[in-house]
Amino acid sequence: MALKHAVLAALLDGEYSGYQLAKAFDIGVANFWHALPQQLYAELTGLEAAGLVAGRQVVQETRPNKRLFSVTDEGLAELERFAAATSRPSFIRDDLLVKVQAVDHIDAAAVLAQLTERARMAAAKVEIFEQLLTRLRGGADEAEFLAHGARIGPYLTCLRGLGFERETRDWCERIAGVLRARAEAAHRA
Amino acid sequence: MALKHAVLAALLDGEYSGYQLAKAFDIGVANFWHALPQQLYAELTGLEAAGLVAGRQVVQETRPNKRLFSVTDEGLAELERFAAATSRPSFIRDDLLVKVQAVDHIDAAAVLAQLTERARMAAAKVEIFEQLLTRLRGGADEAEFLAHGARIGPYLTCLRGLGFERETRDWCERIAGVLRARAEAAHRA
DNA sequence: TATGATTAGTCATATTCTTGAGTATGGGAA
DNA sequence: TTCCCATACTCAAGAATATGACTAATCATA
Repeated sequence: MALKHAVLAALLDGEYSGYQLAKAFDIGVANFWHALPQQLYAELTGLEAAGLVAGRQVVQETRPNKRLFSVTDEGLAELERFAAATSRPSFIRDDLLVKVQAVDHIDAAAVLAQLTERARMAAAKVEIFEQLLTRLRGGADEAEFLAHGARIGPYLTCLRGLGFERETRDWCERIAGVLRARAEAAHRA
Repeated sequence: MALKHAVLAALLDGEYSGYQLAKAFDIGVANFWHALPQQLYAELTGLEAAGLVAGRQVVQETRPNKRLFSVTDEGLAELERFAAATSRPSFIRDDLLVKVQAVDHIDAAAVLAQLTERARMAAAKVEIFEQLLTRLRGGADEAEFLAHGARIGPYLTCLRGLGFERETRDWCERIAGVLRARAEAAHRA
């Protein structure tokens, strides 16, 4: 019951096609959730059948036709119910952590390489999020925007994404440093 | 192919029963992965069938008998292969973010309550991780431990957990503050 | 002396997420 | 002009994860 509400929340900012949603939910931004196109199309079909979103056909000349979806009143009510219900905390679930956990028993060089690469990816995401935040607040001061902005939800989730990626980057860099120092020490000995 | 390697990594520190693993993987610590008991028992059965872990029966008098598992050489080789393969980055996937994303369109008070509660939970986890870190480095200085400790993997993943929970706590508190200020401003108006 | 918690598991089902393959059209670059 | 990329979407199958209901014994506590 999770992707369902993520889709509803994403559609609050306007009409989107499955394809457009897919791009937002796929690698790149993925502000507050992540999903593959196939899931999204399936989810949209289900949501429409349940009356939580409404789709309308848009005929295009140069491109294939598309269907744009928007949240219905029932969809909004469903989101309201969802928001009122308690949800249990999320956990970290990352292959890289498993590798680091095992690092004393396996080839540390392989783990080190992946930490370096992941730090790079996280740093790239940090930049993307920072640009997105600037765009979302439309030149305004952050405190001012958060106090009086009309639509702050996406900004707030973006802040979480930024914090997460910064943490990931810093941790990867720090652990990589530790592993490098140990490798050098072992080499000298 | 994810939980499999998490279980192998967890068993590197000694023999554990499914029950003991379940406690470590369930709420509480969940250093680097999270899973329910049923999953773990199933996974252990599969790993044993594949020869990646070995189980031995321990007969107990006051408690039900248990089976303790340890990683075999083949299991270690499998972990090695896993560590060498690249794995794509992890995403945040959290119901609370979905609620925050929708906060401008739904009852902000409900979201605020959940942010407060989540901040409390994250703060509790921060304390647990801090205590665990102190225990893991056995009184030694952190830099000293990371440079020369024999088993640093669990410490490093614990650091990630700590950073994640701190970020979660800080973000929840900050966003809660923003929502409270907006609610007050709306009330005055 | 019931009651519930803890230890130690199993079984079945349901949902969710991922993987892989396809359909069809138009636009731009080599 | 061939090939790849972007738009726009569908179908099928599998792996991973979550939910809920069980068994069975001991231990602590009210």
